[in-house]
Amino acid sequence: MAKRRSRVSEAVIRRLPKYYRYITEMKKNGVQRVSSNELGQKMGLTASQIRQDFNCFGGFGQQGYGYNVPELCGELKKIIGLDRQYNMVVVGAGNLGQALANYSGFEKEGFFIKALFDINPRLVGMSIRGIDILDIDTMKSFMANNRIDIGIICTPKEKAQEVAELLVDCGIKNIWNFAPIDVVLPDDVVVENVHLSDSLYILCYRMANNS
Amino acid sequence: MAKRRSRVSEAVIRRLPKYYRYITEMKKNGVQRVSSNELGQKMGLTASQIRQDFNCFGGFGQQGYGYNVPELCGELKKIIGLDRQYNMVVVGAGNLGQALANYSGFEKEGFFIKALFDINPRLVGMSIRGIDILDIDTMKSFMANNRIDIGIICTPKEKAQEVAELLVDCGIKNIWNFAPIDVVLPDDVVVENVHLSDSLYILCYRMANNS
DNA sequence: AATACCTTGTCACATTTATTAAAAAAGCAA
DNA sequence: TTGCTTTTTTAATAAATGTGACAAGGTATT
Repeated sequence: MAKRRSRVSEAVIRRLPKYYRYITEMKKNGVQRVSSNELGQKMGLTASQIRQDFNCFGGFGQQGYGYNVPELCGELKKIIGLDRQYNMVVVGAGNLGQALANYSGFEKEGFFIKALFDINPRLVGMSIRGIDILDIDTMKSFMANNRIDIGIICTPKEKAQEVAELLVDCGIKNIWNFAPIDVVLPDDVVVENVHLSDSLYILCYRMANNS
Repeated sequence: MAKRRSRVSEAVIRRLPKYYRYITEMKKNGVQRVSSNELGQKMGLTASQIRQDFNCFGGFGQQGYGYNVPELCGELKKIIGLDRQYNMVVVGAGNLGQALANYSGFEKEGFFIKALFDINPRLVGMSIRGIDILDIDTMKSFMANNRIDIGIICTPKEKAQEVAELLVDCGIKNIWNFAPIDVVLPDDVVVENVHLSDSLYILCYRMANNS
């Protein structure tokens, strides 16, 4: 049970959410136990990869039995960091920013959007599902009075770098970036990108080279 | 110049959109030439990796000179498949589906949303930026009369598999899936996933393990 | 035209990631 | 309890991916 995540590879980290999705689903369906073999079949991975992955975090399986689904689910939750609440702000209250604010699904997972910020006076003052759209100039004072964990960038790409720096300036260390550029920030800031167009391009490539 | 993409690795494919982003930007700024070294510095990759990647597609650089930016841009465009137009439909006209329809940026790249489909009678009949929201029951006849290349799934996860099968049934071979599950489809169907929650979970993991 | 300087393409090597195989521990049934 | 099966662990091997080095062939300058 001792966690020895001395060095967890990138590849494993990218698979963690997928494990969590499948195990959560199984738990919801009342499944009590699962073997690496069975899980591998469902997920399209080899059993050995699954065992090796879980072992990075200290092996919570039992020989001759497999993995206890509720227990595994809890472990994954802790490993990923879903055993707490996160407060977030969205910068850029355009289509995407509004869609994120309108989506209530994240709240069930412990993610709360506390405010949206925009520069457009037509948007400032409005609210979405009770979440206020504030003037971006008020960000610093807002941040001083609210413990915010994550800044979400939903601006056009021209503004993204500037906004990212502003967020960091306000003390934000974790950024979820939807703008189609790679923002450059200090090393201690964690940036996770969602590059929609990149994803669409990859689809195109495969479309053309799908032999 | 001869293309010998006998075997292009996954890793290279995932980097293609990023190359395209950076080279397009440089072209827009009037840059004429770039060396692998210079590009590597900008992109945070080694020069050697860039040369090797481009070589997968037949090496369009010139010794002593580097890469011609406009030419490279054109080549990347062709490689990814952005030298043509794509017609798309969105299934699920909720927050995300509407946001995609409202976003005009994709059109500049040759991606056109031709219709949205939903099951909700309150939404059916409405239109977004001139794009109609149609009843999902009319999909089959719509598809028969319109050449659609890509189906975009923006439904809740419960409906995603069903909708994916419907799309395939209508002849769609390429799916951009925003629902947080892995849809299971025939091998000849290309599926590209955008799992927002996965991305957020990865951010959380790094947040907790950012030493 | 000759020389010095760059920069690609390519290959060998290093690192990372995944798979196979063997060993140990626990369950299960008689 | 005993023996057999299941299944994880751990180690060893293989495959994929990334890096470093260098020769060949251009460019730029004088």
